Amino acid sequence: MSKQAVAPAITGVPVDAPCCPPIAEHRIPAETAAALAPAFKALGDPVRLQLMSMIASAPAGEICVCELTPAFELSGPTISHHLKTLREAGLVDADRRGTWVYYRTRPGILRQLAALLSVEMPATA
Amino acid sequence: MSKQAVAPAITGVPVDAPCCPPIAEHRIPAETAAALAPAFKALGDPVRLQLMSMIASAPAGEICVCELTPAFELSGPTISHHLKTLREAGLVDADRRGTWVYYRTRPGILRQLAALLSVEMPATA
DNA sequence: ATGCTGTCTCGACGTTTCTCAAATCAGAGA
DNA sequence: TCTCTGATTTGAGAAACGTCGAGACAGCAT
Repeated sequence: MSKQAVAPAITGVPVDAPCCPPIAEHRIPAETAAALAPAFKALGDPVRLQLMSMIASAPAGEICVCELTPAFELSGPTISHHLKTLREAGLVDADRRGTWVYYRTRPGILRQLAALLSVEMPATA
Repeated sequence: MSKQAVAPAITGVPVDAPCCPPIAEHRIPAETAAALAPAFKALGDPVRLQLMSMIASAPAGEICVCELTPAFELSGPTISHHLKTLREAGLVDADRRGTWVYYRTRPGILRQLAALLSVEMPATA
């Protein structure tokens, strides 16, 4: 694995661009919603949210699957499936080194999601 | 509607607190993941993401269902169902005035979600 | 009261998701 | 080569989701 070119450009915006249209500024177009929704969906499971957190907070910037799996009361294949979901959503990237596979986050898309949510009421509320 | 006391305290943190633990700082505990995941899941559908954006960007800070429904090629009941999902996730609040029902966002939980995602790599990457 | 319009609830249908066990693939080492 | 371990893929079953039509409810107007 670690081969797939997931989410090449998730919005019209290049995936590693600093920012993107905030949710409370303009109404986001249908294509943007369609592009970003899968990322939110991927975060919409408690296990994956924890996996994401463990990956993002790993001291070395990456973490071995062999360290992720025993942290949950779930089978290996199930964890692998959740990791695949995160990969396909463009949230993480993986590569194998010898026997082990290491995961790391893709900061670009996380920035986009955060930016989308980070706006409070314009001036009204 | 507009009666339910949705998501009384979504984390341990009070729902309108300014912030919450960021995803890349410490590994988030299982309860936090379980509490926040439904909100991400609610945003994980293109229709709901657009609805959210329309509500958040409404000039008056709120918007009528009668304005939301015709913006999609979906039946009224379907839009209503999505709005209920957003309500139950604690993302929006609704109240009826006369014949019409108005929706507005709950900025507190949006802030929590944004804060959770807003951290980049600590220093490593 | 009767009717009309806007919104929500209910029941149903097909699709997707989550989970596991079994099988498979990838690499290291004897 | 053969085997062992770590990780992924495949296949299957139960549960949840997105969508709709039909019906019910709330409030305004006649």
